[in-house]
Amino acid sequence: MVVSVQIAPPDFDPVFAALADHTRRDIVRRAINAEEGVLELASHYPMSFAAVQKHVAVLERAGLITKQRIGRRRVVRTNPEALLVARRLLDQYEGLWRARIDRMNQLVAETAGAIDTVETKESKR
Amino acid sequence: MVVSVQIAPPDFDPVFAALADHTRRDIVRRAINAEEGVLELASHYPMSFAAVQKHVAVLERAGLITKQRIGRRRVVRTNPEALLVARRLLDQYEGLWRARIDRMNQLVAETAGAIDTVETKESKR
DNA sequence: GCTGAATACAACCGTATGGTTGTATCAGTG
DNA sequence: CACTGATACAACCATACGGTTGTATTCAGC
Repeated sequence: MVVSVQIAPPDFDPVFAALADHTRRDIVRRAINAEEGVLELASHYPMSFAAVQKHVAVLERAGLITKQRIGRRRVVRTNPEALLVARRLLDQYEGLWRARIDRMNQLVAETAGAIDTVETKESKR
Repeated sequence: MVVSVQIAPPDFDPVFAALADHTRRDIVRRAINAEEGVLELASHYPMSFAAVQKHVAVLERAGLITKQRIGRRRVVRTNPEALLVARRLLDQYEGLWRARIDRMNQLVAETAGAIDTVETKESKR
């Protein structure tokens, strides 16, 4: 019996908020390729270790990265799924945009045959 | 004489920050299709007109929407270019991700033929 | 089982953010 | 010109955010 698998509706707020910081975006970028611990990551940025640690925490809460113990360090990896979540929203907007264009073209095509229908479309307030 | 058109390097911070709010994302979505003034927009949300106005200002500063005078109202339209800016960054990350996968596959392929090269690749600290 | 490297966490500070209310500007319309 | 619909802007408040320093925790390795 398939119970219509409820995918948790992603809350975009923390994802976009996490991406709205240069340092955090750079951490994401780094963590795509490298496998660095938090201390190693911190060495790249002109701020305290604790500050970087906080950034990592923000990214982790947003689901953009995960940490895994390896030896004594916790290696940071980016989670491509979370990136897709954000991208899908933008794609959706793009879809709406295209739909609008299509509708406008459609409208133009119709109007070309019956110009006086314009009055009914444009609500002048 | 083409002067190597310098596209201003987009600062992603305000774009993602603007998208990190449910109300603002909804404004963007609405403004893709509809052509509403700020007052009309505000009517959709459970907050004061001024609050919505601020949200619109944030979106405008981020370049995600534009306002155009039509009659007495200022009609809000989303700027698909800005959405693309954000999307391109995510695409770039996805590219890095794929590149990493490819490199790993490459590595596996090489290793299959010469197992003892593993030592040189894995830096054990 | 100690020691120390790597990480986590708490407290604090200045500034930014999201909301409010109130007042000012500005352009159509009677 | 006066009126009013639509917007802008300023002041204020509570809370969140990005940074700091300092202290606690937790394993890896000897």
